[in-house]
Order: sequence, then C-alpha cells, then structure tokens
Amino acid sequence: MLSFTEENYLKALLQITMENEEKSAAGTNELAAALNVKPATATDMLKKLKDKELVDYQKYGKITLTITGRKHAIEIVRKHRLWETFLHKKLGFTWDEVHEVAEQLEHIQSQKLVDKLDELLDFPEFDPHGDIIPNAKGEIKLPFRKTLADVEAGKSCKMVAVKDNSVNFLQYVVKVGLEINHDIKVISKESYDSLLSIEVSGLVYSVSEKFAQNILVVCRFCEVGKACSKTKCEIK
Amino acid sequence: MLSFTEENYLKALLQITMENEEKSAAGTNELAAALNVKPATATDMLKKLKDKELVDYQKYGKITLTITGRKHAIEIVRKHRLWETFLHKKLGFTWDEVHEVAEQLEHIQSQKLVDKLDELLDFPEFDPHGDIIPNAKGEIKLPFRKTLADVEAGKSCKMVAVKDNSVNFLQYVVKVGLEINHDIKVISKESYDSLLSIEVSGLVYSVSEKFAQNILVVCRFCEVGKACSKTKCEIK
DNA sequence: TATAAAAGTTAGACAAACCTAACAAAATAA
DNA sequence: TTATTTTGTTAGGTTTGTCTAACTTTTATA
Repeated sequence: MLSFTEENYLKALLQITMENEEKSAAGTNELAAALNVKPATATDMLKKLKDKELVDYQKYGKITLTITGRKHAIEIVRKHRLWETFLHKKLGFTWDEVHEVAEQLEHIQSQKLVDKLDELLDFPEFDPHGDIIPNAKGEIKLPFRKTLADVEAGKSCKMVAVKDNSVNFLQYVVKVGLEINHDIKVISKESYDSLLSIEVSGLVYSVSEKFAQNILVVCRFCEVGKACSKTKCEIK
Repeated sequence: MLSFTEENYLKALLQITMENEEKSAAGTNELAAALNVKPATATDMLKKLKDKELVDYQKYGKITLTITGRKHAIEIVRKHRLWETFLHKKLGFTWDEVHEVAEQLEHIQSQKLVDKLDELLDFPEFDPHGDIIPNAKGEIKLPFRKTLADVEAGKSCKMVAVKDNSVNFLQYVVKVGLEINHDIKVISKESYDSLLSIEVSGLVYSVSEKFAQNILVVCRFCEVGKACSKTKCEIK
C-alpha cells in the first residue's frame, strides 16, 4: 500500500517523463519543484521508492519509473482524470474547479469505485482539459497534437486540449473565448515577439507565445488523435 | 484546517456521545477503542483538540465536544452518509460495501462537492443503513425508533435501520432475509436466552438478542420518525 | 474504608515527511 | 583545463501520530 505522498511522487515522475517525447528521465530538483518540496526531501523519498522498486535511481543519476512504478502512476492519473470528468459532467464543476478536488479524490482506494465511475461516465476518453484518460488496462494512446504556437499564419486548427491546468490559465482561456472543439484561425504572427493574432468565432484576439504553447490543436479536417496525411491538412 | 486524524477523533466522539440519550460524554479508553489506537495516543490527541477548542476536557475528566467540534463532526458524518448514499444509489454498491469507501471519501475538502452531491441525490434523508443524514445546516432530527429486541411477542413492526454497520452484520441481515422497510412479526421470545422467533415475508427465523438489538424498527402504522400515539400502535 | 481493578496520564521512542545548512559531484563556461 | 555554477546528497532537526512501559487517579469491591 502506498501513502498519498508516495503516490504523488510517482505521479509527478510520470508527468515529467511524459512531458515530451525526447525526455524520459527526471532530475531531483525538477521533481522537488513539481511537488513543492526541497531537493533534500526528494532525495530521501527517492531512496525509499528505490527500496520499494518503484523507481530506478542511483546517486547523482537520472530518475525513471520501474514498470511497477509506472503502473501505479498511470492508475493515479486515470483516477484523477475520471474524477475530473465526473465533477464536470455529473456535478457541473467548471474546468478550472475540477483539478484541486481531483487531487484529493485520486487517492481513494477502491478498484470497484474506479470501475463503476468509469461505467457511470460511459468510459470517457478525455477529461475536461482534453487530456487522455488511461483505460482500465493502463493503456494510454498518445494522440497526435501540435500547440497553437506551431500553427503557421493563415492556417486554421481546432483546439482539443490545454497543457497548463492552472486555474489562472484556464480562466484566461475562457475569457479569450476559447473552448475545446472550437476552431481557431491564426491571422498573423509578429516576428519580433511571436505575438499571435487569432480569430475565434468571428472575433479577433491577441495572445502571447507562452499562451499559444499551452493550447493543443489538431487539423480541422483530420481525425483527432492521428497524424494527418491528407493534402489539405494545415497542421504539419 | 483539520487533519484526517483529527477529523476521525471528532467523528468518533460524536458517535460515542450520540449512542444513546443518557450518555453525553466519552472516556479516553472508549475513544481509543473506537479509533483502534492505544489510550496513551488518545490522551495526546485530546490535549491537541483541547488547545484547538474542539473538545472540553481535563485530566481524568469526561470528554465532550465543543460547539465548534460538534459542528465539524456533524459535517463529517454528513459527508460520510452522503457518499454512502451516492455509492449505493448511483454506483450500485451493496450496503455492506459502502462504509469502507465512505471512510475515505468523508475527508475530501470541498463545500461545493458536498452541496452538489446532495443535489444529485435529491437531498436524501437516510443513508443505505437507515441512518439520518444531517442537512446542510448541520441539523439532525433524531427519529423515534426502537430496537427489534424491544418489540413484544405477537406484535409487528417495520425495519427502518441498523445500528451495527460492520460488513459481517450487514451480510448476516441480508442472509436472514431482512431489509429496510420490510415488516417483521415477533412470533415469540424465549425467556431463558431472549432468542427471538420472527416472521419476515412469510418465513420464520430465529435470531439472537444481540442481533435484535442492532435492528431498528418503528410501528407499521405510525409515521416514520415520530413517537406514535395511535391506539393501534404496537411499539410503545 | 482499605484495597484491588479499571481508567487515564506521562515519559521516552519511533517512523514518515518535511526542513536548513553544509558539502560533494557534475555540468558548463572561461 | 581550471573555475564557477548548477545539481544533488548528507547530517541533523522538527512535527504528527503512533507505540510501550511505568505511573497516577478514580471507581468499584470486599
């Protein structure tokens, strides 16, 4: 049985090592920062997790999850995202409210609860932020996605997810009129500061590059989740 | 903000002091037993809860909850019973499965979650064991109830709740064919060992006095939750 | 009422998860 | 390739919630 804290370390490690394709290992400082603890604390915990064979780690070396550790981490992420979906779909929580409560709910131990929740929600694939919900077998099929910052001027795309789940960012996204499944046209890009001019539902907004890097998009004409090969695809 | 442990102590104190009308204070050993810790541990925690003004207590004296402590405890019980109801009504958990999971869920901090859950369940009054769910104001209207052991031979009653929420007892109740809202007729009572012969849905069973003391009943003809004054009332 | 039993407390220890301060190793830059 | 910065570790300390063992107070019993 894992403690809440141990679960949080595993989840953080999974998130760090899944951030992008290239990176597959984490560092102590990085991990500590993600969990809001001091590096010394993370070192202590890493020793413990190593003893339990949940992480591969040695002094001054990079940190990776073992198969078992990864399985645990995925189960936690699965629960987190199912709860987020429940809060949003069944209890009317807005997408900026779900994360905080799901952080608590993800630690509830009951396989039956997870299974039944999944069923109640009709086996959802995505949570309210557009993140993939790992299935009951712990499989995650990573969908093909670009960030809004990657879209060329003049091209259009469809928003499918956000990278940043902070309340601040999510509320800002709403304010800009953006929403999952909305179409976005990139009008222009400033070469100096990469400021983007975008059109959403007929209205034009300016957004920073930082903002655009946290909006995940796909081609409007392509199937969600697959690399598109159609000639008309606007997202390469 | 209270820790899980502190919440459990408050809840246990509420449960002990509400067990029956006469008793309104708890002892250290009793509390420790309820929480599965040693008396020494309970003493430590009591000092802490006293400092936080959640309990009235002094060395070697009886323990009672303060107004604030009671309010917290009732809120925890409310959450526990709402979650039990949710698990039973929305996720198909049986009544012997709900308690364990609700023990975890009762500690989730989110006022909105509690309110929305209450709404989703259509503001239930009773949980799957027939226990009263305190309302949003923290009010508990204690209904008039007797135990099956109090019912005279020849009289009938209606089961409305159980006192013991253990898996063992609950499964046994089901085995005997009993269920909330079922009518029970007491055929006879052995004067030697108080063994009861009862009739449920046309079938006759023998149950011990201990068992009968954990089945809560009302008069079949009286309104649930009120002391009955009708002449035909069979439960006095 | 004296004494035994029960109930409750204190002292000292331990594990988990955190910290700070000092140090060591690795990576980067001069 | 040496020096500096970044990264990571160790040592020692704190808090929370638990324990055991020894002790004290209260209650019950003879």
